[in-house]
Amino acid sequence: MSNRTAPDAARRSERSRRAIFEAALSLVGEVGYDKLTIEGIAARAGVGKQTIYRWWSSKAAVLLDAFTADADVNIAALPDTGDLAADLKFVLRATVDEFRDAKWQAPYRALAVAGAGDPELSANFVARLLEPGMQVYVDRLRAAQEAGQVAADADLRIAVEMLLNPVSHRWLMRTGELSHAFVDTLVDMVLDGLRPRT
Amino acid sequence: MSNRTAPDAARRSERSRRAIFEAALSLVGEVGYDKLTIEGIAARAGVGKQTIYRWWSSKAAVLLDAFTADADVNIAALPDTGDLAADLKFVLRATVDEFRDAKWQAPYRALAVAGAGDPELSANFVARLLEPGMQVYVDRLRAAQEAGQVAADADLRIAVEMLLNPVSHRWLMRTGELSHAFVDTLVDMVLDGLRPRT
Amino acid sequence: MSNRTAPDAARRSERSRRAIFEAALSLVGEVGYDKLTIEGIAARAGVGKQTIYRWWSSKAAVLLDAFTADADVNIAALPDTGDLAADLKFVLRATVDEFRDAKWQAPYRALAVAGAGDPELSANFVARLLEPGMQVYVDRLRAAQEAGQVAADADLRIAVEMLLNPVSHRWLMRTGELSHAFVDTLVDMVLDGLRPRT
Amino acid sequence: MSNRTAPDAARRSERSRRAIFEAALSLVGEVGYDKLTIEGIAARAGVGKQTIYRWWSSKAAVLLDAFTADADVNIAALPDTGDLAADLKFVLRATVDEFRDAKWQAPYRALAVAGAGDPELSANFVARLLEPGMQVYVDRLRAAQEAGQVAADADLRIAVEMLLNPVSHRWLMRTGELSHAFVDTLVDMVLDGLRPRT
DNA sequence: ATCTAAGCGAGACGGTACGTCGCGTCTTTGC
DNA sequence: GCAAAGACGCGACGTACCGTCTCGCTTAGAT
Repeated sequence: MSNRTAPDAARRSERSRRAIFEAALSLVGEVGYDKLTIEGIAARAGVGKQTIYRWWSSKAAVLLDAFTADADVNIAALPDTGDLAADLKFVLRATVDEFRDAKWQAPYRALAVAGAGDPELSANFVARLLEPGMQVYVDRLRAAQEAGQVAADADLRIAVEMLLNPVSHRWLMRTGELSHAFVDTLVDMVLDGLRPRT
Repeated sequence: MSNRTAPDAARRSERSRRAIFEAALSLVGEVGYDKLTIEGIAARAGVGKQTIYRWWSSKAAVLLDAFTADADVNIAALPDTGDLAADLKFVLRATVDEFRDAKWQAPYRALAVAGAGDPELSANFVARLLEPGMQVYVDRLRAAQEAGQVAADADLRIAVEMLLNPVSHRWLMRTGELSHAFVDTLVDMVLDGLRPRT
Repeated sequence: MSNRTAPDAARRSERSRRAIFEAALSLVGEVGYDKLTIEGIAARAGVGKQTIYRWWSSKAAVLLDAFTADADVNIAALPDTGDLAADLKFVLRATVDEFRDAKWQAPYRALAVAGAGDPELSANFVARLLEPGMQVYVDRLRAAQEAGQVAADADLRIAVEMLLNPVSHRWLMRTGELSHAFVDTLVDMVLDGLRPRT
Repeated sequence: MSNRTAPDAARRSERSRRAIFEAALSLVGEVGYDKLTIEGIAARAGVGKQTIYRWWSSKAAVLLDAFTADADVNIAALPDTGDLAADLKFVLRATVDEFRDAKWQAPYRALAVAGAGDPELSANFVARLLEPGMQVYVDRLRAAQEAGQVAADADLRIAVEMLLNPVSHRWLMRTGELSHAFVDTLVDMVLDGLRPRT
């Protein structure tokens, strides 16, 4: 498709790749996404600009790789103590805390913003971060469903969206307070709707 | 506070203001938000750049005014036929159709993206567009609550977020299909959770 | 001809124009023509690159203007003491001294080199510097011709080239020593050929 | 002196050397000296960049070798029919024709330009091309001098410069028309000055 | 006949400069 | 006296080449 011959990944400098990730993450935290520049990343990483352009198509793509290089590991299954509400509240409270941590927030928000504006990027963002993050909730709900704690005919995907999207939306658009009390209430209301019909 | 004397709004050129709105809206549809520039707006509007800088602080602010100049009118109360589920589905289906209309989508998405990245802008965006949009849902739910169709102790604000955020999130981040069927199911699930306890 | 609208010369910054000339001349003396860059000139002049690109098409064009802004004045008529040989030797010795002055040499050589490689530039270089420089010699020879000191049918243009080109060629291509003795001999030999036929 | 071990000329690839010469000459004719690049030569020659850097220090050095590899052979003694003026005119007319041949002109002009700007290169350029070219003229004049056709005390080196430099200068700097008539007149004027004193 | 060290094609790398675009400020000119 | 026009200092863009540096690979000459 491209008229430019693809670079040879075998000869790629791992040292440079890592330096670029570190530079991108630290810079986005310091100056924000809008003022993040390829030149700035290259300068801090001690790397030529071309080395960035050779491997990524935009600063957003760099950031996504930088973020997932650290985060691939972070998506773990939800706890299952048998108490669904408690488990969900526990994890969502942790998520809220994360959303309030400046260091984590900057690159994640940057990716969300960039993804919202760029379909190609958002496809990657969704597939590599959002989908896996939702899937662990679906899995936990399915376990509860199989245990008879959740209505057998409930659409679990939509249930997860009812649970997570109010949280991420409040954070992203700043439409409301992000507190533990909020997620507690939210969990209760969503589970109310999922209760098995008697 | 500013060392620059405020411009005299009384002498403002209404003609230029309108031309700037039209230019901004048409350009954002043609080239997208990232490639929208103040210079481009000024050129298309046949206006000096300074005339834009005099009255707005950023391209996002222009767009927000341009958008709300048309849209102030659009936020109307929800229908109330007595059938809450039907009313919600009716309005949400219309919203989905709007989200899929390219002309409407471009500036709205641009504002959402810009707002996500810029706290000052998002305060305006939320206050002028998102909050009023949510309020009409809260009002409709309150009517239903007073009619005994909704649990008396339900947090209606959160209920509305459970209803709207999955829709806007799917649209903004492209995490899933936006269909009438989706909103129908969503309405049913949310109302399940709101049913008065027997 | 151009698809870019011409800049408005009336609004041009005289301050920037002068600063660019000074920066270009000092830099070419310090680093040489090959390492002279538009960026370097802009930086030293305290000027945006675009301000250079707006008014000149190449670093050579800048240098030509910079050089002639100073030099327009420098082309004066040759002395006429009545002794043609002495007058020519006097002026050519001064020229040799100039050729050996590093400060003068750098930009002039740069222009000669650039002109040799670029027809458009050389047309300007020849018209604004070389031609006027030759013309004063032609004028002095014509005065001598009218005084009967030079053959009436001699082609004075070619005579001047016989006089000047060996000097400039030795300088430009470094094909030989540039000394007062050399120009003295050269003047004598050329005048030998121009002596009126008895 | 160099900290880099000299390459082993015995193992040098003759095939690559030739390919580089052909690539350099054809490219300089197509794009000109300024846009001639080492990368371009390497690409067209099907050769690694390092193979060029190993054997030459600059694109000008490549070009000089490429040019002299073809031209070493070209410098032959001038004809001697006994008629000095006719012999000089014959050879100079041929030179003028050569100067007007685009294929020959491009690399030669490139070398002249590069040499004018770079003392090290010009030393080679002069020694390998210009000096031998002048020497054949000096030799022909000396023969005429010994035959009594030229003044016994004339400085033949300078005489040759009076003859050749106006031609090469008109060509290099484009200061005038290069015609057969011009060189004819030039030869006559120079020989006028060399006539033996009675 | 084998080994080994060089030249070689290839191209990634850290850099510098290119020429362009848009920013936000400032100045000039005309209505 | 505001507005159009646009020049200005500035900073970043994405590209082209620079000259250096590995990578296998082939290809002698020395063993």
